[in-house]
Amino acid sequence: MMCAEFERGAYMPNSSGEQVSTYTASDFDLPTYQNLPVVTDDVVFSNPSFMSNEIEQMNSNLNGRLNLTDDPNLSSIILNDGMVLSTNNNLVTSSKDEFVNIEPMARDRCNTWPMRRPAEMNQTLPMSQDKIDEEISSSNSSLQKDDGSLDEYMPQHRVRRQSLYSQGSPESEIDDPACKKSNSRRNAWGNMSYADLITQAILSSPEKRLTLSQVYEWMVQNVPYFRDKGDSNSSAGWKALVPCPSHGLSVQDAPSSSYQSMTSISSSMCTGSLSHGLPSVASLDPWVSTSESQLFPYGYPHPQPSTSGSMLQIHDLVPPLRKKRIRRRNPDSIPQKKPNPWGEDSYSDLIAKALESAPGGRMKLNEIYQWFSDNVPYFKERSSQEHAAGWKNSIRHNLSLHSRFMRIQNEGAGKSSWWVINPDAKPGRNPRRRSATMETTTKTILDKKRRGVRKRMDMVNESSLSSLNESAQSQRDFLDRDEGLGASDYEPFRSRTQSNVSMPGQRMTPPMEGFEDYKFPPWSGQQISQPASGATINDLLDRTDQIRLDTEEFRQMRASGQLVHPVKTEQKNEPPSNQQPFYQELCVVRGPDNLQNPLLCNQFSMSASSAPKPASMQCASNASFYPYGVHNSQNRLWNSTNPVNSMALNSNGLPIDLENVNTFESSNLDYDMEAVLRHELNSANGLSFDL
DNA sequence: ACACTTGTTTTTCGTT
DNA sequence: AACGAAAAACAAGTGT
Repeated sequence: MMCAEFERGAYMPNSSGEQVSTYTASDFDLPTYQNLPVVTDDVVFSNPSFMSNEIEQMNSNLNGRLNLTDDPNLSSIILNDGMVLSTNNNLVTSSKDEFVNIEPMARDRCNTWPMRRPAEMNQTLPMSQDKIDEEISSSNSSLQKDDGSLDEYMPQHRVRRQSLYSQGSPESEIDDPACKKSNSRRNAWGNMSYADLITQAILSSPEKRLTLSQVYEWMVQNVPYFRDKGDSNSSAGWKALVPCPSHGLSVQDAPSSSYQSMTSISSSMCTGSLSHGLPSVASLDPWVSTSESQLFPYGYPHPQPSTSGSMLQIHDLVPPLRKKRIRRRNPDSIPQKKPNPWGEDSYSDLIAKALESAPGGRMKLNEIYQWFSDNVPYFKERSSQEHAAGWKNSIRHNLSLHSRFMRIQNEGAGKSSWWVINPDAKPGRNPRRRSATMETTTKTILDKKRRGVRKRMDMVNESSLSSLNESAQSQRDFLDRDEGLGASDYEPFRSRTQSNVSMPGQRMTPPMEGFEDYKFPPWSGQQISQPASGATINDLLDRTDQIRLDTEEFRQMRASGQLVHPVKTEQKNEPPSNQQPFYQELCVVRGPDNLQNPLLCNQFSMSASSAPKPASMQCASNASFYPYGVHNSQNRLWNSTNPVNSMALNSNGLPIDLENVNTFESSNLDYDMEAVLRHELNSANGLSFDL
């Protein structure tokens, strides 16, 4: 019988047929392996390689008596209940039929939940009490017929199972009720439904009632599958499923647990301490009516003998009022929430703190990693290569995602970039560089911008541009046509190739020659009037969130047929050559006499450098003005010796980044506006014509 | 060639 | 809707 403390086990005979050894459960270092079979059973779904690690660790706890590495023929461990722990194929199975064909399931891309709910779940949930009983009965019978035969559970069954999920003819098997019933489990933790588990949780409490948080904790403590999913994120999925009637947990679905019980739980605010008042495993009431092996065939805690418990009856539970959940917050109380396992700070908050603490306010990626490990215990405990991959990935993700952070190219060969806090970032939240999902957000953004642009266009045309009505109408026509275009026509998100940091085949931004020792001022808390750091032109250029069309300029431009200053300019005078540029000064290199999109700048410099340069256009960039990399000889960008290249202007004075690159000759307002629109749709933030 | 690091982007799910 | 976490795909560069 499988239970928390499996009494005895035996090593599987090796290939020579000799019995290697025997052991007792006391050899295991409890409680880590108290529920080993179940734990590893879970692992089968999520990470097959973990099985070997578990066993290796277990072996370590056995003082090396289980020498897996030196005995490749040692294929399995048999527990006395028939559970088989296979070490050579990472398969964990048991004598029970339902274990036979468990197979690691392929996960869809970005599927963060470890296993897709089996298709049959939709049919089995809601599950009636009859079905629960049937399941329990079936489970029990399968247990009883355990004969300990190993061959039955070894790889040949896996092959058979594979056909179920692979290219074979799954329909025949899937449609076979017998096949389903005998060969699969409903859930990763077993055949018990959420309703069943909740029922047992409630029954386990002395008062036959639990708060939702107590149910959560019970699940974590008593169902090994959830044991490592108790943190806020890992538990999000199953916690959402637990109390929700819409997931098939309803009165008629699971009378023993009952919708009432669950809504009762749901109505209880999760404000209490998780551990407060929760019955411990040791104090759990027994499962009346069924044995623990029936309810927890995979190693659930062994309940103590019943003394006073009785099966919870549906009528024992008082149906709660279904009212809207109200979050009450005591303004005087200090928030105790800990949204993440490491504390209240988000990744971006921690990154910001790291950067703020760094000398010069800059850090390389690996330094940020190190800061996390050094300063946050949670990450320190997970600083091994194996365990750090996830949060390091998240750090990189956050650095790239948030406009709060800014990357400055480190020009040393092979050196990673400097990361600094974007001085443009406002206190508090800042917009993401990109939206969450293309599908869900793109259309909304496009629609908003189009509406706004159209409105502004109408205003322009009605107020002062009567001579350009025809062109404006063209713009409206363009916009109307645009309605039918897909997102790809505008690419409001930075494509990889348009990124300012990762251009294919060229990760180099302008070098910082001569400025390696420049002292980066701390960014935190500074206003944008602070002196610029070593931000490179490309970094600065990409801040397209300041675009604003000056009304008078814009009108003049339009009146003259040239959209000379479509970008916000603050008409700064060129600073003294020996003065550190101010950040805003660097920002305005995107103005009419500079580029906004470094990629396009690059394009221009390489493919359109022959474009005539208006004599009136003065290059604001020179080595003294942009000491942090404006003189990129490699890319020939911002080369002070070649002002033509530094002029991101088409023949009509239109900034190239606002122009479709192949329309240099055009001075048509239609093109101008189209370019503006396109640019805006490519920019991260909203369009502001300020008309 | 391969492993690893760095960086970008997308997706999913849960929370606010 | 925006945000955050987690996971993942992918690309490019570097080191061995």
